[in-house]
Amino acid sequence: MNHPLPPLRLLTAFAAVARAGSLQAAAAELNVTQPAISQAVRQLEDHIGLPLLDRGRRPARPTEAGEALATAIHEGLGRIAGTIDAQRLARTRHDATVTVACSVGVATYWLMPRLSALYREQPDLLVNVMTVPSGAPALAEGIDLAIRYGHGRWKDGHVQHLFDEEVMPVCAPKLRARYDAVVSLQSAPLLHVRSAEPSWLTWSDYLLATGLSAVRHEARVFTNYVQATQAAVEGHGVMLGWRSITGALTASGALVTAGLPGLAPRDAFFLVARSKRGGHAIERFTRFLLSNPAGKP
Amino acid sequence: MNHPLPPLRLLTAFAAVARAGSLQAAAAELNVTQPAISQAVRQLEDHIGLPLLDRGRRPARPTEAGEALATAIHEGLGRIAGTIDAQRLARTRHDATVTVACSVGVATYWLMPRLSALYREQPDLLVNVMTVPSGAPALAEGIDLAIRYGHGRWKDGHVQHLFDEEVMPVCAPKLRARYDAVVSLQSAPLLHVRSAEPSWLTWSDYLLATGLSAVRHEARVFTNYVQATQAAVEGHGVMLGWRSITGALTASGALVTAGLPGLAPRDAFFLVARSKRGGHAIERFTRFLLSNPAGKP
DNA sequence: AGCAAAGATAAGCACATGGTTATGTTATGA
DNA sequence: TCATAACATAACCATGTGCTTATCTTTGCT
Repeated sequence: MNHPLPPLRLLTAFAAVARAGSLQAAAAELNVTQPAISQAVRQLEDHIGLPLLDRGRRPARPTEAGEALATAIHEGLGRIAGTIDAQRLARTRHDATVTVACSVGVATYWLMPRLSALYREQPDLLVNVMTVPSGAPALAEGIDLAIRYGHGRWKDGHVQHLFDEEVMPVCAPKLRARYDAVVSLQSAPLLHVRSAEPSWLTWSDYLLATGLSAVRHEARVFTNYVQATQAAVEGHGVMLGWRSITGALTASGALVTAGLPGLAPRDAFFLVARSKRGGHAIERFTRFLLSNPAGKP
Repeated sequence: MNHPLPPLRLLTAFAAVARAGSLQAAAAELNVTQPAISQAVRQLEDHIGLPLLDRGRRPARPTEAGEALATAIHEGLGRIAGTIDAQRLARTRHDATVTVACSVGVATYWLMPRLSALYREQPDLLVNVMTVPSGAPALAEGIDLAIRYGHGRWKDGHVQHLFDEEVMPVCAPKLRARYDAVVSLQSAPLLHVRSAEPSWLTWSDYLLATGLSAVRHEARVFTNYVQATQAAVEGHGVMLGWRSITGALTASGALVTAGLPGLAPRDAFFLVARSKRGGHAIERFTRFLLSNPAGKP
């Protein structure tokens, strides 16, 4: 650009003349009087040093240079306006999206059922669920919220209590029917889940805490809670059921309590946000989860 | 465009920040203080409702939306500025071009030799020569000037006298050498030029006006003065030479006067322009022709 | 020639703009 | 932690802008 560009008002006024076909029509279109347009076009011509209108004709029509400039204005300003609109749209899209990280088990048995209800209530929200092996996912780049199981004393964000956990033995109804209400840990197979989480309750922890005893035979070990749950549902054995995960299954009858005592761990589930006040969608999603933490989805 | 575009100043200020890499550098580039740029970018963000700079980094860098907008500004405003520059250049080119209409004879023998001199003097001028059969070409579309032969009382433009005409018999030197200084019209072949122009002098006109007599034999008739002139140069006969056309040839010796009286017609050559004041190139070309109408080129 | 539509020009006025200076705030690197 | 560079904010002021109304000029048609 060798010379300063003329003011935008002059450019758009001239483009309106070219498009509308006369100065009067352009003035009407822009809601000003005819002299305003006449002077604007004159100022533009003086600014760039080229005749843009052939005023010997009535209505006045653009010169060849005027035609070329009107086209360039339309395309050039359209490019800018189009980009602004596109970025506004992208931001609107982005504002309605929440990315939440949690474990596979929480995602499968706790969060997904609740998402169904959320989408019925607020269909414009969009929740990306990022599952991680850990029960305490980090607030990594691109993660808006994390659902964590643990002590709750994290410093990397705003922590809100979601719900306490309860652990108790569960199994398939047909397996319990073979024991007359209380399943015997002496004879029934136990389903183990191996986890790297230090807060994870194992069968050993449970037996120690309750004083019960069991015989280690036919033990099945899973590295994934979903698979262990599936084996329990199919009647392969008794597993330690966490209410957050198996709650829905016991509510539907796919699993039943084994008639044995439960444990309430000190650890609980928390919702961790990057800061106390996030985007609009994040606040709406947080509000939904906190108003409906446990129980039926 | 759904919303009014932001002022150009805000757009160019932001584009300068994106390009220069910091607000300080952009301010220096635009010769203003840093707060002016800071406020301009803020106003732009408020105007379009999008964050354009990530101010958490130092120096501040454009957001994704900011990058897209900076690119669009560069391309969109570049499109407009490029068109303005191109049209300015085209006009400059157009301003340096003159289209002049004249007869083939005038073009060949009078104008072209003068154009050589003009281009040596003013090499930036460009003269388009449009030849027509008529000695009084019209000021048609795209014609800036017309060189006409006639009475000069035309109403369709600004008429300026170029030079008077003189008509006298001319022939090749070797033909005149056969007659001892005065060529006899009784025996020498006459070269006729047929023209639709009423002001055109024929051999009949000449004989009547001078009282001389001739014998009509070996008459050669041409519809083109250039061909007749060529025949004369080759010694085929005597022709009525118009100074405007044959002047250069007699000066160079290719043709000589036949030793007979000349005639000065009332008609003359005029330069006709569309209006008294034309473009810059037209005025320069007109000035050149009027300062050097006759004689050697 | 007369008339109406279209455009040009001049002058006036409310208000907006586009900086500036002074100062406060924040990120970054040692 | 401290110093510095980079950016933000507030207030002020000169001037420019963007219209408007009134009136004149020019084109095009009957």
